[in-house]
Amino acid sequence: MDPKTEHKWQERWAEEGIFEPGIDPGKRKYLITVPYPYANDSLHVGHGRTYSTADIVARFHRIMGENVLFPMAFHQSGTPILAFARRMASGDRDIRELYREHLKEYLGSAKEIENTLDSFTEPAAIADFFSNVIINDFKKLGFSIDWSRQFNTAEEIYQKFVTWQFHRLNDAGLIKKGSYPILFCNEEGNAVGEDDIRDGDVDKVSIEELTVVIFKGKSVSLAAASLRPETIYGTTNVWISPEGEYVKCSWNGASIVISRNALEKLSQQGISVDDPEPISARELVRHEFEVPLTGSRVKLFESTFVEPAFGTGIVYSVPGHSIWDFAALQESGVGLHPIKIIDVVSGSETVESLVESLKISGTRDKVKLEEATQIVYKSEFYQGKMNSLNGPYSGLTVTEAREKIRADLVRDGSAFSMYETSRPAQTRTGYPVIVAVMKDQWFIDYSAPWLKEKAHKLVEGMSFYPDQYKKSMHEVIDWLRERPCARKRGLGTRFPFDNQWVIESLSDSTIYPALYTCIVPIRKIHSKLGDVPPEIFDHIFLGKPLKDKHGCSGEIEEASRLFKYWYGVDIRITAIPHFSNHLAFYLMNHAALFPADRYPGAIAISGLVTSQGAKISKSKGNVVSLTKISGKYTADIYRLFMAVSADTSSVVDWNETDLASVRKKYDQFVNLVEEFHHPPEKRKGSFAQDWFEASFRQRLSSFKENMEKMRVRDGVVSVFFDVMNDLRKAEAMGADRNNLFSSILSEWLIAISCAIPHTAESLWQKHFPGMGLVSSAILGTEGVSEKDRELIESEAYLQGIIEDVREIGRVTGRTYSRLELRVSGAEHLAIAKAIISGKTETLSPSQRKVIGDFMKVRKNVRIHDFDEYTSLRQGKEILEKSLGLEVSISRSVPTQTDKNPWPGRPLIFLS
RNA sequence: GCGGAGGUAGCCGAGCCAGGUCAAAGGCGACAGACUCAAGAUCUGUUUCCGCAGGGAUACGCCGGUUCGAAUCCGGCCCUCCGCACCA
Repeated sequence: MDPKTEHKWQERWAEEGIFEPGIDPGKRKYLITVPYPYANDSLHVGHGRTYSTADIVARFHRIMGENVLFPMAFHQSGTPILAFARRMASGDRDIRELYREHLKEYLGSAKEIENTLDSFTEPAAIADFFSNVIINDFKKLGFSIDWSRQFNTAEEIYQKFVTWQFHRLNDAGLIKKGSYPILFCNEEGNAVGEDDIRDGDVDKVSIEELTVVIFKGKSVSLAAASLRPETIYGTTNVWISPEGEYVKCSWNGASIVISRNALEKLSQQGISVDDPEPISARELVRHEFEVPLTGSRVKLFESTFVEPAFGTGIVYSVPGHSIWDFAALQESGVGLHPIKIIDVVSGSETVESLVESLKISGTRDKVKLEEATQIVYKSEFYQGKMNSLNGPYSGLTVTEAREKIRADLVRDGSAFSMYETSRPAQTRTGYPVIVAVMKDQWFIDYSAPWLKEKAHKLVEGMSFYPDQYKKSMHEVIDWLRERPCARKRGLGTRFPFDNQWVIESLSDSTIYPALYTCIVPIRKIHSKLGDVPPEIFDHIFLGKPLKDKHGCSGEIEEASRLFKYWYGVDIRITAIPHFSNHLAFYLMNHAALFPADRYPGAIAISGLVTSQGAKISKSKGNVVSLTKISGKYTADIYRLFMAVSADTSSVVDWNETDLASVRKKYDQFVNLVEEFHHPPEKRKGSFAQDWFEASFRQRLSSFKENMEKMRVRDGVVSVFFDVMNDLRKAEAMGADRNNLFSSILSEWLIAISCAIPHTAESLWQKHFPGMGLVSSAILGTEGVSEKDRELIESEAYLQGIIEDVREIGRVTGRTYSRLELRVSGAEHLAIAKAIISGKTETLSPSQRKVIGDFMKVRKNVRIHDFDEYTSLRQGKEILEKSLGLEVSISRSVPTQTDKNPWPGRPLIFLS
C-alpha cells in the first residue's frame, strides 16, 4: 500500500459521502465523539491515537450495520492562540524562527512561509492555518469523520450556542459571583496564565496562603508572614532583611511595618493598609516585640535570607522547625536556642538531623535548604503533634493546630491572611507576577447538591472503559467545587452577564457535541436571521414550544429532528488528562441541562503515547508530526500499530523496532491475500478446512465481543493475528490455502477494514469487484455453533497429543517410526466419572484397583463432548504429517492395573 | 499527604473481579532446524531447572494469613505511574 493508493480511497469515500450519514430510522444510530483539538499547533503521533481508536470503533459499528456519526470541530478559545499572536506581533525573532522551521513541513516556497508567518499576528489566521493542517492530516489517515458538520469555537454561531447555554445554567441557579485569588500582573493590569509566565510551563507557579501575624511593639508592630502559623509557640525572634525597603502603615487601627513590595500585593488582595511612610527598619533591630497568643517577648534581628519581595518581607523565626531559621540563627551568633514544639514519629528527620546529613553550611545553601524544608514540612504536617509547650493547643495534630491557631489569631485581631506565589515569577515581558483577589469572579457552581445528585445518577447509568473510571468519576464529582468560568482576557464567547469577561475555555466546551447533530440547519437559520435567538435553541435542544418561528420553521424542525435522532453521545473517547476537568464538566453540564434520555452513554479513556521510550516533547526532540506519518509509514500501518501495540487505556510507545514488526505482519497479510485465487469449485471439507472455518467464526465472534467492550487491541489481534496463525496451522494440517480463503475472505476483509481500511478496500476490489466499498459493507451475523466448538476442542486435543509425543521423544532422545494410540472406552469413562464424582463405592473390586493409576494422571483427564476415537481417526493424517510417524489407533482396551487410557488422555506407545 | 491505577518469565503484555483445567495467551527478541551458494523473508521447533515415556521441582514485587489447593482472596511492607483545578 502506498500513500497514493490510500489517497485514492479517501477520495472515493468522500465522493460517495459514506461518512456523512443522515437520519435512517431503520438503523440503530451511533454517535461517537472525541474532544476537539486546540488549533494552535499541528498534532503529533500522540494526538492521533485517540482519533485512530475512535475511527476504528466508528468503522466497527458501521460494519455492524449501525448508522454511525463521527464528527469533529476545532477549539480556539482561551489564551494560547492569543499569546502566540501577540508574540508574533511583537516581532519576537525566536518564535518566528521556530515556526519558520515548523512550517516547512507544510508549505513549499519560502515566500509562502513568510506570508503565512506575517498573517500569524492575527489569532484567527493561526487557528485557521492549523485547523486546516489537522484536517489534512486526519484525511490522510483515513478517518471516517463527517466533515460537513465541522465548526470552530470562534464562530458566531458557536458563541450564540454557548451564550444560550450560560443563560440556561443561570436559570438553573448555577452562575455565581465571588472573590477568588488569581495570578496577576499589576504593570500589565492583567490576569496571567501559565503561558504568560516566564518558564511557566516547566516550573509551575501556584498560589499559597500565608498568615500574617502582628507582633506588637512599643511604637510600631511587625507584620510577619508565615506559611506555618501553628509554629507560633516556637518563636525565638523575628527576622527582617538588611537590604529591604520597609514602610510603616496603618492596618485595622494598628501601626504595622511591612516591606514596600508587600504594599501593592495587599492592596490587590483587598486588604486595606493606609498612610504608608518609609521607615528605617534597622532602627528597630534588637527592639522587643510581643508574640501573640503566647505573650512572650522576642527581639528583631537581621538576616540576608529574608526576601523583601516575599510576603511582608518580615518573618518570625522558629529554628526548632524551620531549617532556614535554624541556619540563619547559627550565622547570626545572637545566641538563641531552638524551641521544640512539635513531636514527630521517632526516626523522622528533624531540622538538626537534616542540617547534618545534608551538610548544610548556611543560608547560602539555598537548594539544600529547600529540599530539607520539604522533608521537614511533610513529616511534621502529616505526622506531627503539638507537644506540651503549646498551651491550649497541646496534643492537637499539626493540621488541626494550624487551622485553630490561624482562626484564633485572626479573631484576636493579631493576624490576617494574604496570598503569595509559590515562587518568584515574572511575565514574559519581565514584570513581577503577584496574587490578586478578584472580587467579582464568576463561577459555575458545581457544588450544588441537586446537581451532584443528578450527575451521580448520570454516571451510574453510563459505561466507562476501563470500568474502574466509573468509580473515579463519582469521586471527581464529589470533589468538584465552584469553578471560575470567565476570564478577563483570551479568545472566546463574551460572558453574557458581564461584558468585561470572556467565558473560560473549558467552560465553553461542555455540551457542544449536541451541536454536531444539527449544525447544518442551524447554519441556515443563522445566515437567514444573522442570529440564533435563545428560544430557538430551547426548542431544538430542550423541546420547548416555539411560537415565533422567525420564518425558519423548515430549518428549525429539521434541526429538531436531527437532534432527536442523534443525541446523546454513545461514546466519547479521550486521553486521561481530560478526566477530572473536561469530562467532569461535560457530564455535569449534561446533568444540569438535559433530560436523562440525552445523557452520554459511555466514556472510554485512551492512553498516552510515548516516543522512543520518552514523553513526547519538543525539548526531547522526539515529536513525530502526524503530517509525516502517511507518507513515511502509510496510514494503515499507523492505524494498525495504534490498534495492536497496547490496550486502549495503556501507554503506547512509538518506536521503529515495534513499527517494523507490525509492518512485517502487515506485509505477510497483504501478500497472502493478494496471492489468493478463487478456487474453480469449492472442495469438500476436510478436518483442517472444517476446523479453520469453525475457528474463524470463533475469532470473529471474539472480535465483535472485544470491540463492543472497547478492547480494540484484543479485537484486532483476534481477527488479524489469530486468523493468520490459524491459516498457517490449517495449511500445516494439509488444507489448501485458496480453499481456506474462499470461505472466509469477504467477512475477513470487512472485519479487518476497521483497522486498515485502505488495504482492505484494495483487496476487496481485487477479489470482489462490483460489490461496492468494503467501508460500507456489513458483517454477517452467523455465530459459533455447537459443532464449531467441538471441532475447535478436538483440534486442541490433537495438538495436545502431538506435544506429548514430542516431549517423549525429547526426553528419551530416541527416534521412533511408529505411534500407537489407545483411546479410553466406555468402561474407563464410567470409572473416571465415578472417581471424579466421589462415588467409588459403585465400582467393582477389580475396577477399584485402577484408581491409583487414575490419580497419577488426574490432572490431564478431561471428558470431551466429542468422540476421541473419531477425532483421532479424522486427524490421523495430521498426526502423521506433523510427527513423521506411522500412526495406528485403537479403542476400548481392557482395564489394567498399571497403565490405562483415560478420557482426554489416550495411551501413547512409541516404537 | 489525599485520591486512583499498577508491580506477571529477556522485553512488551493477557490472566486476577467469579481460587483448581496456569510453567501462565499473544507479540517481540534469542537459539536450533528446514529452505538458500549465502543473507533476508518464510516455515518448524525450543526458550526456569531437572528428567532415557507424556513426569517432577521452583516460580507471577516482598512477608505473612485463609484454603485440600492462591498469579488469582485477606493483612502488612516495599516500589512505580497518574490526578490534585481555573490550565488547554
